Amino acid sequence: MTFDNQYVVQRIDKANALRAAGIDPYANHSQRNTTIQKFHNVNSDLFNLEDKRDEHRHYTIAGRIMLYRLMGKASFLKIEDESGMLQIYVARDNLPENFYNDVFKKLIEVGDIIEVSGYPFVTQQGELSLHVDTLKILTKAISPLPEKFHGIQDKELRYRQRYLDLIMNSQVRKTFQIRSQVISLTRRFFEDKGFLEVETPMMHPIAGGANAKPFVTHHNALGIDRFLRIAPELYLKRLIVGGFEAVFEINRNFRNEGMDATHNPEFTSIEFYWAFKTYKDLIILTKEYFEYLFDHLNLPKRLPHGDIEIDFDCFTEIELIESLTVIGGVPADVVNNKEKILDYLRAQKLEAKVTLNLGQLQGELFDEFVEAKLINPTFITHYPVEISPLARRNDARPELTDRFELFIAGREIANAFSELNDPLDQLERFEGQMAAKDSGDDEAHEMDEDFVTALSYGMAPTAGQGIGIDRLVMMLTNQHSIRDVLLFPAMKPLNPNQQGEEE
RNA sequence: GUCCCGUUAGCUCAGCCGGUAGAGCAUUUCACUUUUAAUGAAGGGGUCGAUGGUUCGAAUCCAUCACGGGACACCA
Repeated sequence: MTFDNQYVVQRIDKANALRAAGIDPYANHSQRNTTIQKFHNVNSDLFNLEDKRDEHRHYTIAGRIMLYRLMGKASFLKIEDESGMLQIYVARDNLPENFYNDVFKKLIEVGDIIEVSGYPFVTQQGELSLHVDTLKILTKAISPLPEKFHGIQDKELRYRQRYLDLIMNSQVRKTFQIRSQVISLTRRFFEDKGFLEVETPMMHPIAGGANAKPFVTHHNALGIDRFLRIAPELYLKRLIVGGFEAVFEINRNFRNEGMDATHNPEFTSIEFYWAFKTYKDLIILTKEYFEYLFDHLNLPKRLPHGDIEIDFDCFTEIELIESLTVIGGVPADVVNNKEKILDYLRAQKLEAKVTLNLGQLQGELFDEFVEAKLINPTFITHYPVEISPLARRNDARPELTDRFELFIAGREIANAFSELNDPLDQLERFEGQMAAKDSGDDEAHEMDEDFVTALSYGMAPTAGQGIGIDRLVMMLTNQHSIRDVLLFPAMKPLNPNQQGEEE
């Protein structure tokens, strides 16, 4: 790469001029002794003083110059550190001889990271500021920042150069702070419940635990392909077989599918498995989990999400088949009859594959008529067995499973069920998936014989759940694209020559 | 994968009935010691996403491609 842009060249010249003046433009340490937020907190009493200043207090603060107002022999600058923004007042006569004119005015500019020392005072306009007596450059920025007022708007630039987005937009930093808190709180919530955090393989010989296309990678020494995991489910259940009674894993899954506002090739989920429990216990646990999150995040229970509002005090529960009529408005005599569902879908001018079985068609009806209407948190329970290859059958109604999914703002947030632990039933369902795969469904589950073997040693009755962390953070931060809750969302390469074109 | 929209200076954006590129901020020079997107004056800065076509002439019209955004499809 080259740094030949006119502004960059100018700034490199300034860095060299600093060196020529005996100043290292990349200092190797800082004497900072407080943060900007602490400065504001500690000195807020100055507003009540007679002369609104205290020359006996002295602070050293570091930050990036975000704004520069030069007025001859004095200047006001805004510098920003992680904790906040501070105005500093720099006047010629408070600095060493010639420093203001020769170094400060000529060689230091917006984007540079500086360290300043001085005493606190309140300006005539009523802003708590730092009266600077010492100024030192810590880091010279040789690329100019985006425009001070509009910042950086171009979404492509924001995602590709997230650091610029973070520098220019404190709200973006806030979103990712919340994301970090969510993950931290999630971990603490499950640990407090006695769950053990585990790490299972990311590279799988068989990509199992979900219906999805995997990424393929290659192990050179063994000469074999591996799949980046699409779900940790089958490994976590092996651990339940092994005797751990409550385990969770927070980590990435990888799915080789399309990208859009709710799908990134790698995404973060928590999956947890709890022995001697059922999906009903998980509904209770999930409600507790949300209570816990809202308490500790200090968020109101009613959150805006675009044009709508989500009420997190209003969790409801309804069976899938019932939701088709009650919420979806599908006639009651249609929902349990394959032919009538096909007719109904056709009547709505929707494509209906004749090859689908009843359970799959009910899933279609749900996706079409119910899902988008589930704004407040809703547990949809008792999924048909045909679309739940890993869930335990309901004792009374074996065509259904002891399963739920949680929907918020029309989106799936969590998927949970009482786990299937009958090894022979599991084997049959894998075989069913194999048949589906043979007949063209390339996202049907792979047979995992080792997993069936594990089950054959006996897995305690267990309930398991997965929660999509990215989508959860979207709900909590009022973001509508998964890219806005991922620090570095997947992007196509800018220069197609960088990535080999096989064709 | 389909459709729609976008891509112009470092950034934010105008310009688009075809006549060879503009503003604000930033930058450079000058003035200015309490400003709040500071202000005033002067200057520099562009392969108008890429390639091809139409035309005397293309940022502007057409085609293809790339990247991004949105919708749909697919997908839990």
